[in-house]
Amino acid sequence: MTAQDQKLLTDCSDCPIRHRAVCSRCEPNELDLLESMKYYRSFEAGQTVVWSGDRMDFVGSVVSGVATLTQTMEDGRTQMVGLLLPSDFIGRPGRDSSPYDVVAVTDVVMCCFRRAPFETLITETPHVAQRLLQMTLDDLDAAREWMLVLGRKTAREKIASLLLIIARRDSALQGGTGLGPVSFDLPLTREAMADYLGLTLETVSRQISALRKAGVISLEGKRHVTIPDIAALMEEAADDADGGFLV
Amino acid sequence: MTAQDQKLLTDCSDCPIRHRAVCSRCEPNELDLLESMKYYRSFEAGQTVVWSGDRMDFVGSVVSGVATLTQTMEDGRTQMVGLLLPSDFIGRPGRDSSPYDVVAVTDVVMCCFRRAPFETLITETPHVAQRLLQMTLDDLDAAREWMLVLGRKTAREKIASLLLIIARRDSALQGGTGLGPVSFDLPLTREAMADYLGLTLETVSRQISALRKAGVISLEGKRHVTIPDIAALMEEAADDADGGFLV
DNA sequence: GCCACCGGTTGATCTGCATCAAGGACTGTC
DNA sequence: GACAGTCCTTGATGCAGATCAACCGGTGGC
Repeated sequence: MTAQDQKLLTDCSDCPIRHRAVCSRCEPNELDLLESMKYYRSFEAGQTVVWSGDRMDFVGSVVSGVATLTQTMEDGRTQMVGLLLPSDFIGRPGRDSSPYDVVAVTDVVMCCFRRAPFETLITETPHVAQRLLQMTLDDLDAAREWMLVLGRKTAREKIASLLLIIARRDSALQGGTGLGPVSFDLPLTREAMADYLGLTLETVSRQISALRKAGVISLEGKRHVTIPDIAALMEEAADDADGGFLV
Repeated sequence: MTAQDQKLLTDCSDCPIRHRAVCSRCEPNELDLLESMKYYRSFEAGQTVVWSGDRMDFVGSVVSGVATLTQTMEDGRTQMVGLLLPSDFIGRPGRDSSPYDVVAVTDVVMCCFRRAPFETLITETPHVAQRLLQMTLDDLDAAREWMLVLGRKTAREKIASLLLIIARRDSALQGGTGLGPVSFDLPLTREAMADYLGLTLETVSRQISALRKAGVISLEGKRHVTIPDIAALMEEAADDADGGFLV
């Protein structure tokens, strides 16, 4: 870890997710309080952050990296139910265990708070509670959007929809223009994409190849994707034009 | 409307959803404020409450009846993304239009607040905001549970899962024991069930017949369902035993 | 009393994706 | 330099659920 990284990890005012996370609405004095409570945790790619059903005595935000929320049935079928990107929040006030597995898919740094103090905090600092409500409503909208994908879209449309989501989140974070070619690394394996989309990994692989052959996307290696024409990809995703370029 | 009904519709202290809705945490003085702001709206079965994209200048709770939240793609494919039962909340503070169609599937009575005053209210009465956060987190969990159903369950498991959800919500409202045979009316048509489950109405019909022939459920007419053995239905739904008999 | 319509059931056939199977590219290890 | 392991691709085949189609029963209009 460089000295620069270390600074980012100690001073809230330099935090890369300062303007998007639960703390984004805080007044300076509230931020001081959070600053004194917070601690950082790091997870390596592949490491499980919390197991479904296990006790969870902290809540927190993803600072960097990507994690997933998954549910698994007794016979092993698994469905991803959330993709946690930087600034996303994990944990629920008022509940002491996670109903989902939380897994780091890349190296992840989280900004954490112990659950009990955080719970008293949200009853007392309205700006945190308000921001948490807003973020939860956004998550709910995203989940409902995803229900349409899972329930009604074809395999090809599902892949296009996932690529769009990642492209949008990515460019929102990088501050891209939203115009011209977009390029990013897929943070997920084919299998993880399959779990997100309710498909098999073979189908994911075939549909990515199909989109490549159709010229809708191009690949360098297996993970780096370039989208020459976002509108064409939206067409493939059967996305309504609304939603635009926002997350 | 009988005099009794009229009373239920004017006095919060007798309201059937008093202990579950957004107002359930309110202190008496907060409740007085809400009482003075609220107004009732009725919708007939089949009537659209709000169209997707339309301006929505109120928020509110379902007092009685059942409504649905649906998304429709340009080519007509539709996916239900929420089932609104009594005490459920509609509308989002900070947004002036609905991203979903809201449709009454039975006659519905709603307890409404104009959006602007409600928004100022939630910044000032923490108990409403806290309850709204809790309800939104519950909705998010329900949506994620549903993602597993949509993404990974078979048609038969989907039907069993839906029947379980309705049975649970129903018995929670009626205060049933959770043991012994359970019996209820389906509020949804076969087509609406198909839209909820990401199936066609023919498949819904076939799977209901199959569950009936297998003795897992019995039907009187097309809508009244009796479940002789809840555990057997849970088996069919491939539900983990957790979740138990709560909503 | 006739007809139209709506919600539902059931049958025949088709098809998109799952499943089963083989092998390639790359990485790290000894 | 051989190897094992991980991630991915591609091909062959099977099947669950979609699609197309016919028909049933109840209900409301006139």
